[in-house]
Amino acid sequence: MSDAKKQATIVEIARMANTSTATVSRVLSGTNYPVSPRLRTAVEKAAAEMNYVPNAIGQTLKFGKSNDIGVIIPNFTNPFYMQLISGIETICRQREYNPIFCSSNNSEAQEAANIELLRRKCVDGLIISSISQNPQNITESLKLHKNIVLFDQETTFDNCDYVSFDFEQGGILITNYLLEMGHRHIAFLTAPLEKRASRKSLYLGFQQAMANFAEATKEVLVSCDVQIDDYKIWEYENGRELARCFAKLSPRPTAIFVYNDATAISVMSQLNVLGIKVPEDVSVVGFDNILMSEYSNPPLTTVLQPAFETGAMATKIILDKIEGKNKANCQIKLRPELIVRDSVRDIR
Amino acid sequence: MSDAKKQATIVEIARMANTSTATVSRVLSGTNYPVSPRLRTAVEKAAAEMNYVPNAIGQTLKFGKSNDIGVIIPNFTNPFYMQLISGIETICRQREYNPIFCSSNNSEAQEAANIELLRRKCVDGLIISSISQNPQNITESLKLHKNIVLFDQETTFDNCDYVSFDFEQGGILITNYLLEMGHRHIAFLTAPLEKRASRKSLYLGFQQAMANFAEATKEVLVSCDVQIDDYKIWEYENGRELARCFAKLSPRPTAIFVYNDATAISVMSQLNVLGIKVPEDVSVVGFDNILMSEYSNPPLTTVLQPAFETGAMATKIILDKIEGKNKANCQIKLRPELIVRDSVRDIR
DNA sequence: CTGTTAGCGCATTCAT
DNA sequence: ATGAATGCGCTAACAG
Repeated sequence: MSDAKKQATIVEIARMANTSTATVSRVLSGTNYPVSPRLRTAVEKAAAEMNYVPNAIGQTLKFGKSNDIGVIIPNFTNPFYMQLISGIETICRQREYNPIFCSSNNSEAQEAANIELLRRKCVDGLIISSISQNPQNITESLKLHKNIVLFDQETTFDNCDYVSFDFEQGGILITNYLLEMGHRHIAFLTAPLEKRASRKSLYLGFQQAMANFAEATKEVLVSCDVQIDDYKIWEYENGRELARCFAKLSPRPTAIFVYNDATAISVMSQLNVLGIKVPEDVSVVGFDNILMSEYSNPPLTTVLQPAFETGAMATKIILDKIEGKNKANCQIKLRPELIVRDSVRDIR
Repeated sequence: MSDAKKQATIVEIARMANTSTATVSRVLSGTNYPVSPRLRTAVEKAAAEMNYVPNAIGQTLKFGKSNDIGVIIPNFTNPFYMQLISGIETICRQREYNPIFCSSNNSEAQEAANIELLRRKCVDGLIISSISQNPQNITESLKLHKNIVLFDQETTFDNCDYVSFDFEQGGILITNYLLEMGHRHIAFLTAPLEKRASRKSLYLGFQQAMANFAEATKEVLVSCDVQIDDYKIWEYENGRELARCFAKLSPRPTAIFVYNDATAISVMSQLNVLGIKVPEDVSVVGFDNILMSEYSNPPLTTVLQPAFETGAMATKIILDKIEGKNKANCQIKLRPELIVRDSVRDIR
């Protein structure tokens, strides 16, 4: 039980193979430093027998490099972030790095704690989607990290790499689609805007599209936004609450723009419970194109935000920076793409 | 840019505060060892000025304890595991441990690599859902870890703690429900059974319930199982394929038992595409009760497998073991609970 | 080819 | 109350 649990070190291997720790290290760390075949096999045999694996802590201390990448996301339960995590992990493993995932649970304090924790753990780089809009203290502590790539947002501090997404353009794109389909009275359902820059941009895009259309057509448009303040980490619960708020609106808008897919699917479900049919009575669009949105009923019209690719790109950028392959700044802004399914009714 | 990035160590702090590293350590590691107020403030000031955080690598090497918990799950994109991860992270943070999440991507080789990686990183404990049914090599390498808790499965090696779930009973529970509702011809849709012990148990429960019912009523039951072999990590794609296979079945079963919710939702969606209505034409049940299953259309009848709680319990057990609070074996088997929604038609 | 040793950052024992 | 020195596991510089 408790006998084999103590990890063997090069000292034990050296003793067993009747040689020095230096020789053991030379053999086991795979250098091409010359070692006699006799000692080499003796070391390999001893290592295998003792189930030796090199202690990464010792190596990190020696090299000043952990091969760990810190990742901070808002929460684990949103399917969008699952995809993103998956992209990050895939690239990390390919290149023999190890991601350390932390969620900030929509708490600035937790985010700050994570940033510090990852610095203590000597991560070689940090990939982060900040939940806060660059307050001074967060920015300062972020700057203490060696390599940073932001995603989901751009930033206020200079020269910081990011893989972002054109939320505003995405908002315009899908709002224009609703307008094209004849909708003139649209509700925007969202979690608190001030918490995330991306949400604000999305809302801006919505307003922009509405204003542009009104300007061009001289038509009178009506928009309203429903925002819940005590919003939950689990998007599904927010959707229920948002749908209830929506149902009280009078006169009732003909279309709903929900700030993300997970919430939109929940909104549709709750509307169904309330006897409001989608898309017959009201049209719904989401944002993200999570995997599930293809399988909702009705399948959700939305905007594609490439989660896996965002994670993969952010990881490639940070690993290239760490390995000195890329000194240039990488500020990437991915373009939105409209995904038309069946949740919007043409009311022209 | 590159000036402030080098982390300050106690050596720099000591130099700046005109004292020794020993004193710096005494102040900053929060011991109650007596230090003069003068030096104390000098050290604190220097540390703050240099944005000092203790290097966790150094501490780990010193203490022989990393405060890291390794976690290996089959994949990141199944919503069930998201919940589970969330439970693990919540407890870890509360007790000041740090989870390191790895996915084995349904690959035994990757699982083995992860087990070794986490040993190299000196995790204090390992929480794992093995994708393989305890082959010798995996079992042996697992045993090299100090503290192990399995979830999602029991195990073949003795005295190993686990937080499992009574899959067989769950399978019986929901199959009985289908039988009660008058279904006599039921299809079992699944990913490869041999890959996961839990799936096998679930299937066993299904068969058991069918056999028991036939025995008791002398009725003739028909069951068939559809299994796809080149199955994808993304459950949603499997569902599509499984639904297509199901549609070809003749005569067509009146009910479908899908091995998990994510796949079941996708199956329902694809059935809809194929013009087969749920539950009018065919009834569908899932397994897990992922968050989304409440919002599918129709809302999915399923069995509750408490993901967040499983993660939280497994974590509590392993942390108690690490801290020596609990020497006893913990072998916990959670009970299933039927969640009736609207995806099953009563055809009696 | 092989072995001895220093040093990465930290906490702690021992001496003062 | 303070500081010098040691060792955790590892690699590499250096000496042989």
